[in-house]
Amino acid sequence: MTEIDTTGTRELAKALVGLSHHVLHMFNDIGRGHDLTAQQTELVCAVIVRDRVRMSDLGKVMHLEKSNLSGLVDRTEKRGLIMRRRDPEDRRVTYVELTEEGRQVATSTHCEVTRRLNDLVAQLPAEVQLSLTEVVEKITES
Amino acid sequence: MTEIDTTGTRELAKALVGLSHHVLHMFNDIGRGHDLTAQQTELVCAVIVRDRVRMSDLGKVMHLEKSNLSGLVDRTEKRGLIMRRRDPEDRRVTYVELTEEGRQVATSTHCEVTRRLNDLVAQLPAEVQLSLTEVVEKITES
DNA sequence: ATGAACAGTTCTTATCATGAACCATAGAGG
DNA sequence: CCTCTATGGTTCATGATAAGAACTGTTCAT
Repeated sequence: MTEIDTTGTRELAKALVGLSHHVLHMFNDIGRGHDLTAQQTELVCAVIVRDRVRMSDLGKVMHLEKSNLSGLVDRTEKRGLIMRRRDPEDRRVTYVELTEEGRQVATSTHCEVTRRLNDLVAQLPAEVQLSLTEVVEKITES
Repeated sequence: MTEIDTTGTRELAKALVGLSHHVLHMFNDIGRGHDLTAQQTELVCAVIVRDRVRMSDLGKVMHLEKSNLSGLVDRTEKRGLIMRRRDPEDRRVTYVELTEEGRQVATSTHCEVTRRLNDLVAQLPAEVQLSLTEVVEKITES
């Protein structure tokens, strides 16, 4: 690995870490308007784009331990935004669904999230925009 | 905004959020080997690529409130990895520096971080790789 | 039936997040 | 030389998050 390579790698690392903070911090900003924490905000967004989700899948999406997720769902349920529903087919699994209020909040926040991400990538050249999703998915799926 | 646009935006949002989790979770994985939390790991990495840093700059880089950063620096200092040093020119500011042990840990973890990020982007076509840093920086700097 | 695997919960401990109040220092202007 | 204001950090209190271990129920294959 040459000097130039190292430097480039270091800059890429800085950039990617900065971007990641930027993206996840959005949930903070956006949630604040609804008096939600970042995690609660991401939770309702994750649910609304999937309609209803298993706890275990939520854990994977949000990178949370199951014990941790239990607490988050507790707090968000107490806030009246979501509810748990047992799967009658397999009574071990529980689905998370939005309440009516939860749906409203989630619609608003998720809309804001996608709007901001859109604004972010809007600065990029058109052909890069088109391939960006694919590129990012490819990066992540490993 | 058309239907197709909306769908594309939604997928992009999922992808970017997934990538961000992936990137920041790295600090978790890598830190675990050294019995460090994700934040402590990112802290020492942030210091080693900048040699010494003001508290206030660290807060910006890591998206932390100053009170929060104070605690993190406390804990990491207690672990023996960093130390604070007052700026004699302006006695309000304090710089964070690595101890000898901190430098070793930071070198190892930072190397691992860049290696993993490199592996991530290695899957991408060459011309995308070349422009990626620039693209990501442009996305973030707004 | 029995036992292994799975999905969630609960508990404990340390860490992190946030805002408000606070302290010390620096840099004006009068 | 004094205020006044701004700045950089710390401290404190409270709630939220992280991680692991032990536990409850449920399913499924012997």
